[in-house]
Amino acid sequence: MSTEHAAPDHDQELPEQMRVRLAKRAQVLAEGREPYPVVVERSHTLRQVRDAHPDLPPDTATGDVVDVTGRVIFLRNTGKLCFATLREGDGTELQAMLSLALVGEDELARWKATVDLGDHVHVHGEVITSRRGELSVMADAWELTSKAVRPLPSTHHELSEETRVRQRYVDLIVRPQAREMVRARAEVMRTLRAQMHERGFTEVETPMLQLVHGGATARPFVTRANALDTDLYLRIAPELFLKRCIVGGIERVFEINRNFRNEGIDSTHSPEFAMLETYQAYATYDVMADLTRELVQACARAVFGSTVVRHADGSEHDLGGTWRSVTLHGAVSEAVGVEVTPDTTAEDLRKLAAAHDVALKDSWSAGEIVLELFEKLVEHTLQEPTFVRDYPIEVRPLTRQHRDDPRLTEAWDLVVFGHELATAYSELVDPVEQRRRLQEQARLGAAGDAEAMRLDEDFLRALEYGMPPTGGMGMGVDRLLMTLTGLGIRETILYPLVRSE
RNA sequence: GGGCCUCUAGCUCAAUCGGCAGAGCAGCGGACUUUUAAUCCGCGGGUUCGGGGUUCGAUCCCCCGGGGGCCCA
Repeated sequence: MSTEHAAPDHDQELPEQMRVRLAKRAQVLAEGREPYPVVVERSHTLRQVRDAHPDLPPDTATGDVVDVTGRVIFLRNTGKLCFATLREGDGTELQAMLSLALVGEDELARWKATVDLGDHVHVHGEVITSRRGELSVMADAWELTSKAVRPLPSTHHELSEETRVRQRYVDLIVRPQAREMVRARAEVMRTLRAQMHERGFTEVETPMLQLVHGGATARPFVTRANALDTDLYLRIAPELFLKRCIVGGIERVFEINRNFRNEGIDSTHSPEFAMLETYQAYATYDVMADLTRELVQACARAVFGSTVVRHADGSEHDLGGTWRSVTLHGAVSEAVGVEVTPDTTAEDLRKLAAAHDVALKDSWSAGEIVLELFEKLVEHTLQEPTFVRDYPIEVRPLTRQHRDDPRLTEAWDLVVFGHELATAYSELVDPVEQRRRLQEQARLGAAGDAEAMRLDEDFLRALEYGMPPTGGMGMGVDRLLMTLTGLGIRETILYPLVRSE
């Protein structure tokens, strides 16, 4: 690995600071040392050193001699005494000191001539506190453990959003919140899994490459299987495979994995996003609501130690307790100040829409207008977690009819901070009705409706074997992180899709 | 897909009416044995996103293209 970097004429095009650092790397090699050693002594992590000496008074010598490592994030070199702040992976920082008296003139000069901000170093020495009381390792020996040939950005200014996303590794180096997000995300994933397992759900993995895409209304990505000489779709939802599991007798089943939707990209939508999707036999959408609330609250506790979540803007929000539940028609009624029910005619709804400056398409039915009124007038106002229930059948064409009103469906959307976080249904399990609805959607597809889906005959065959009454729920994991942290989706996804530079 | 804004040193940002392209941090040289965004003295660093045009002269004005953001569909 220790070959020369590149042709000299190429180096001439590099920024000055990289040329300087590359020259330092070359100098290390010329001295017969290794800028990227294989093995590094590390007797203690910085955390361990800190934990072992929590409250030393200033100017103390402990007699403890340690080998520590870390990235140099801060340098203060004076004539005969140098200070460097080291940081390790968990964010713990510890000061290293190099004095002329201990390391000698040559080693001190080599330190000054070699080490830049961003380099990884190893320091061997005694744990002490400085006169100002800073816990430190007073070096009697040091070595480079990895030379950074690219300078770190200024730590006094925020990186631009674009750089943070495109070079997440730099974001992670300089911004503690970026590292906290990675850990919060891991904590949420772990908690979701643990909670589901605790409740007796079985985790499965279903195909991401599919011959027929389905389970949601979204445009898919298309790819090519050479061996089969056929196009395949990246899945837009795992739903139809998870339902097959329910048919097969896996009565509580879930999957946490990636879905792909070939649609818009903005602060709340990513083409590749993580979802928890789950089905439970003999459950209804009410059961799924309780499950969803408990999952979200468990994740809040895992990240914040309480159901009170702290957003990036400093605001705090309690997601605890039970959550509000409203019907779609009730929520719209409240917003327009007039009672709206499934009996309200399209004509009357159009007048209400006009009165509230909501534009409608001429073709829309009463149910579609009610949904539009909700999305334009209500959704963004729902800050507290709210289950919005009982959508008209026209806008949930694949969902079973409501037990009390055949014009509605047993479906809810969970809205928090103005955005949809999860959705659930009492699932349609009648194979005859399911076929009729899917055929209807396919007909719309043939009529040019890109969101309508093709018929999945194998899924219908599965239903024909008999699927028990089932509740189903899907929750966006990225959205959940957004709910907990108040950040945009491009912050919650470690490496979101970006256009090539 | 449409409209508006934006792209300048490694990073974050300035640059008047079209007139020598600057600052802070970072870097380089020097001083400094207790610093904490160290301090002090000195110095270097630019394809102003790319291409074209107007002009004596373009970071600035115009056109085309690219990246990013916001709003709308």
